[in-house]
Amino acid sequence: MPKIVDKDEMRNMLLDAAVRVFADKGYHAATISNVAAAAGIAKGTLYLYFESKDALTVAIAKRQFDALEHQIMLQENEETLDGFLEYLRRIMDVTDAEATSYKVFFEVLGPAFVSKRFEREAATFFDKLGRRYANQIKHLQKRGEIAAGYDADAIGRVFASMLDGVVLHRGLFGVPRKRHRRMVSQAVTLLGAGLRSRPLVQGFADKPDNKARPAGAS
Amino acid sequence: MPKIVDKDEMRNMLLDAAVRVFADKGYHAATISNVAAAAGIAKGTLYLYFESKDALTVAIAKRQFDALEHQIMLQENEETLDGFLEYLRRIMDVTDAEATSYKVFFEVLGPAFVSKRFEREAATFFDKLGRRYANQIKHLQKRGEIAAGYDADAIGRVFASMLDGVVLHRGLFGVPRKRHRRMVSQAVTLLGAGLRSRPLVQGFADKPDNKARPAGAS
DNA sequence: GACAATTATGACCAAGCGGTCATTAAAACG
DNA sequence: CGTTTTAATGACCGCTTGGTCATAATTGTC
Repeated sequence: MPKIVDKDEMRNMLLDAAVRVFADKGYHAATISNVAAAAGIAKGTLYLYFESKDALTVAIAKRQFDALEHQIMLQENEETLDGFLEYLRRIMDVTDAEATSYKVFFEVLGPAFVSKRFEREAATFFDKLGRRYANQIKHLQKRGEIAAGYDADAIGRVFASMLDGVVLHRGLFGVPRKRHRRMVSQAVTLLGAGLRSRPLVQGFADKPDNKARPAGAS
Repeated sequence: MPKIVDKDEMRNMLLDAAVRVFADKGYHAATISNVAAAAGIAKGTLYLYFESKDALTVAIAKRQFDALEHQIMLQENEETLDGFLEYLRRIMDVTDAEATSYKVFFEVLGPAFVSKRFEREAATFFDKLGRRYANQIKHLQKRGEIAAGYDADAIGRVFASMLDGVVLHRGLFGVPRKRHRRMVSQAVTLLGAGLRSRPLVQGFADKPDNKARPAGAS
């Protein structure tokens, strides 16, 4: 008898609209009314799907994280260094649209970092990401494609941070795509050359029987 | 005859107060009145020194970036790759206190990125930083310490982004110093190995007159 | 102390916000 | 159809905020 609406679909549509508005006006300046208007509905309707602006924000962050996790984490290990490098290139070579979305994410997440819960979530994500890279690197070390001397766990985390830096800067500072591509190309070359070579020992003894403990969370 | 105030000093004092308040309550939640109260003056007085909240924010950013600029930019080029690597290590190996300060900076000013003026300020800083690295790299290329095939300008920017990523993550996610040090050590090794080696051509034509010496690598 | 120029004040305001709710519209069913 | 349940609406409210300004306080100089 009743009118029926696909709530999940609606919520997603609203999140899309919200991201658009946030990107356009900035999180601060964007109002609930703006979001509703962008979605083509009335303000009151929006409140049927999200109880507050904060809930809307959290939902955006959560969706973004989940998407990233899906996109990045659930991927097979590459079998060659070149394959891995190509993968890195894809990760770093974000489109303009993606860059915008990262910027919004940053802006939205900034204040959210005040909450320990958010900090944890983000930290966990990057921790997982770092471990995933570590895993990939170990795999290639076994295959002899990457110098065995590297501490894969540490390098994995380093990759996670570094790639994030590159992607974030592209989004935050609106680096033109063309210039960015050159940067990515050079970065990939640099990292590839570094991984291939036998690293010089640097004060830290790289024990061959590296037990690869992720060192756990606090 | 008149009452006289050192305006610069006053402005600095107000910026200090603002940073404290922003860090405490978050940028969004912090009001001009809060800042004034924290500084022990009336709201109206604050407006004698900063025309708006936005101006206050930009001033904070500018002061911070200027300080960083002084610290980082006005440094002589290193004459050897090892010297440069040691420099990179110092940059990345931030203390706990510095890490906290970075975190606050992120938390507080993330949302401030809506302000185009702020964005410009930040972008300009990292642009300068990228150029500084590019300069350093060119220098070492001339001396044959870094493979000539690299596009120094692009690599310089890449370094700026990557190092920022590493430092930011340390601050944001509270990476323990010990683990961070291992990461830095590995990162330096990786980057060093990458810079030293002759990069493999990647679709970009490298000029054949590659003067790079292996410089110690096998 | 009297003056003049500068600096400080905080009550005040308009604007705009997030959020509510009584009312209306829509649509699935018999 | 008419009925019934859900969905949609937007005027409205209370409250906070950034920002103003007429007034008061301060202080160097004579």
